[in-house]
Amino acid sequence: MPELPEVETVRRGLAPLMEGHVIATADIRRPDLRWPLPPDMAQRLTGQRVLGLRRRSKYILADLSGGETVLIHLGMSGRMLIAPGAGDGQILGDYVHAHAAPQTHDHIVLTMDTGARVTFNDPRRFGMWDMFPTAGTHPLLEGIGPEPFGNAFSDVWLAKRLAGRRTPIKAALLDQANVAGLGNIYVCEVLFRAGIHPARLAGDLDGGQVARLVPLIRDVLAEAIEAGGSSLRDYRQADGELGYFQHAFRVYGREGAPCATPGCTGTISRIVQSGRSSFFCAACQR
DNA sequence: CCGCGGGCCTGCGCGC
DNA sequence: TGCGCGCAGGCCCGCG
Repeated sequence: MPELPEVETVRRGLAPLMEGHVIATADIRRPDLRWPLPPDMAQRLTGQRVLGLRRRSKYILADLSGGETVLIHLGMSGRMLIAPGAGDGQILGDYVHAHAAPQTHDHIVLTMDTGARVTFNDPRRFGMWDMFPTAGTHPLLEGIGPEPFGNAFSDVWLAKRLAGRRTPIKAALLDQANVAGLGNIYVCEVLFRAGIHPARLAGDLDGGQVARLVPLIRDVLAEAIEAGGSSLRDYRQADGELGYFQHAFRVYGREGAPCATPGCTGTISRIVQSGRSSFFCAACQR
């Protein structure tokens, strides 16, 4: 799924259709995704005004007028398909679909009072939807580390989190407790820019390397958000166009390609760490 | 406590 | 053409 930039892109795409509008109907088309859905979710959604859409890590949070918040995770293959309603005019976001009968893997369909329709489609069903009191918290959100663009994410924080860790830096940056929102693609891209081999042990990085990671993480994520989120085959914009940032990947999915570093004659390698592919240049990542 | 591997699902592209 | 295999952007959980 989607990593932080893609989730943020979806949030921005949903906001004009949902914020300030009432959920007229909620069609829950199966009892579970990765986890069971609240059995009374349809009733709890129906008639609620969406006060705002937030993002925390890779979760979208929809605050409802009745005091509950909807927690949404897109998993690996989740998509939000959008059909605009009356008065929505030109929709800013992507993923605009015409109204149509539910398709295979359309699991949740929200119809707004404007007639706009938001359909959650997730073939692999690793996605999650749940509800919790807005004033409270949710177990899935506890333990998530600082947002990468927030002040709490700093070289001091990261150094403290990585100190003494005998796990590869690749795994440490994928750990949402250390920094929220990075996934396999963007960790590969960050480590490439940092010149750090993905198998290096997190606790072995020196202070300068850790400090440089912080702005590089922000750069990579900001560039991807700017590009509208990358979209791979599970994450296609509705008109079939692919996102831009994927064309800016320097290592991810580029095994065998020449390294993009000026003057470097290396080629991109792929290794498997904890069952996940890591792409890197062995010549300039140490 | 920490690190690793399995499991959850479906779909797609590849090699035979 | 058909089939089996490996692979896919995430995350929780149990094991050692």
